Amino acid sequence: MRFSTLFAPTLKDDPTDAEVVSHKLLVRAGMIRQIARGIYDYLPLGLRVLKNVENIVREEMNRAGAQELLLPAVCPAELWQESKRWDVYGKELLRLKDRHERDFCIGPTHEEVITDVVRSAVRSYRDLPLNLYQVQTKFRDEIRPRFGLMRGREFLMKDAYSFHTDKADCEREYRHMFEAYERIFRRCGLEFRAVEADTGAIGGSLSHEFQVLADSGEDAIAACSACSYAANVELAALGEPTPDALTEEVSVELQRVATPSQRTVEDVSSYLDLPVDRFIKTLIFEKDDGSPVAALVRGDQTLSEAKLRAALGCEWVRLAEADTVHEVTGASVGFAGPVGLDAPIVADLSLHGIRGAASGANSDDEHLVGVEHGRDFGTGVTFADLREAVAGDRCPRCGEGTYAIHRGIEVGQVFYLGTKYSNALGATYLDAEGQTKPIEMGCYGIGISRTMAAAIEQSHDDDGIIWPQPLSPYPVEIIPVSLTDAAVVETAEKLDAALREKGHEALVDDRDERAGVKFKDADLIGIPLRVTVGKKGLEKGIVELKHRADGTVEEIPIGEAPARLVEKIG
RNA sequence: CGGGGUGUAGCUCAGACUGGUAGAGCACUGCGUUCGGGACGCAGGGGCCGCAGGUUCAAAUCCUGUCACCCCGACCA
Repeated sequence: MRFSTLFAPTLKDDPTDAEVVSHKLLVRAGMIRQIARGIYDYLPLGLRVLKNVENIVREEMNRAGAQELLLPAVCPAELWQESKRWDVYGKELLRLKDRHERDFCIGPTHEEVITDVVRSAVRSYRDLPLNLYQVQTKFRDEIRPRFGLMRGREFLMKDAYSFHTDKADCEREYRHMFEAYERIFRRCGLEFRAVEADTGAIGGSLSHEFQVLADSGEDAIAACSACSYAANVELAALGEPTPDALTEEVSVELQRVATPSQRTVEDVSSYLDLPVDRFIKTLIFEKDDGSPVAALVRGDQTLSEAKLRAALGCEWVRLAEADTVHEVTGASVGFAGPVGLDAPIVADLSLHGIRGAASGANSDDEHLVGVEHGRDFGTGVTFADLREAVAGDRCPRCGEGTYAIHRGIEVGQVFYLGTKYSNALGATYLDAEGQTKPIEMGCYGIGISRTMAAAIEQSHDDDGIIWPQPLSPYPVEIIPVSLTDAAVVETAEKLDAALREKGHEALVDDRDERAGVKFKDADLIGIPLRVTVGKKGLEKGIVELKHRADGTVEEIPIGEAPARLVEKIG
């Protein structure tokens, strides 16, 4: 490809509407343009990267025995009404009407549509198992799209769905897909962790997320230093707390103290001059059945809603509104506490046996100090693992390592769905005994466009993108330093032709620009291998090979260049 | 949806408080010089100042409304 004809409008300045580095660099490198919030144009260079990710995913899915199909982006409402998600999904689902006023939506995910195809075609256990996937543009009308391609509204996704006669076979396929995903992200040249995950709104009971490690990631992952266990901090298991100063604290008298307008743990902590870990944080939640529940964690801990849901065994919980809080506690938000509270209480394990603690007094502008579990509260309290994991927590799986916290970008997720959708939509098969049974399902997603952005978040420097070789829009960039030197131009062209003959298309910067401009654009665009052809080198019979990642330069005899490059491209 | 911010040339931004009819740098076009890390000179082209109302002799500037985009929050593969 000749740069002189390439449509790659590079920019010197960061666009004002971009915040994260992948968004800035993709726009500056002329790979994408924003056309509306969360919606982007893919320009030629960007599309090549996207296709590289897509092709790796496709090859590995096919290798794993899945079959590609393509479902419609615009889906009839009926299927969504059947699964109840027409009502449950909310505003994130983009709805539209056709000319006959019939309801449709733009598919944000395709469980309903694929289940419809399968229920209409699969009759017998002999037709199973099946694994069907597609690569398709999805639309989710996010409340707040941000971070460029990392959380767009329109995005490219690979979604696969598998269908089985029983749970055991579905779990087999789940593991099979898990391994395929490991191959995919390894082939993309990404540093990632597969972590245990919450199953969220899609439902099901077993799930792993594939997280690309990057400091800018939205998710926090706890990974054990000794074993292979890793999980989202919201879910990372925590064992019984070791006895510490808080439970060995001597018993003191319960006292009511005035704390005017001191609502947050930090406020009260500094007002009373007590460390935050001596506080019992009391959060009032509303459950899916509408009833209130109080959740307790220590002042220095963060409550995990996912763990709370699991402890309560309910579909969802949400923080109660101010008037509900007032009804339950008799006080404004900020003064709740477990003592004398007339509501079910779930407390984190670390609060078991706590003494000399502080909490809200269920009365405006008042807190309690000297609070003691067992003496002052405890009846009707259940204890559970409720808090998010933090660095240094002991891993209960192996009992040896401790957690380190990494930031991650979720690029893929695998779910065991069970019969949630097959039951809702009546997808059944006849078993060998002629009995009608619901089909067991799994689903497996990869954010293709998000993976492209995650690669940049993980791999860039002040000068621009550093693509992993497998994702790079071109494997090599060739820069003839001067266009007026016939030998330089000819050498560059011959090298380009030699590479083409070996099946690799290089990007040749044949623009009539000064060398500095070409070097700057090359760094920005981030092709991992750069060959500089210049007069000085030719006099020595060499071209220079510069590695984008570490800046190292090798001098290569002209004749050896094609072979050496092919070797490095791999 | 709540809070905050920004809309002026392709890009990054001045100008607004104090109303008088549009600017800079980069990019672009032409000529010349230059040519291995974003060159220089000269000469050019390009904007209904987001949109719609209003005030005024006069509005980018003041007022009202509206739309778009960005950030924080709630929410979320």
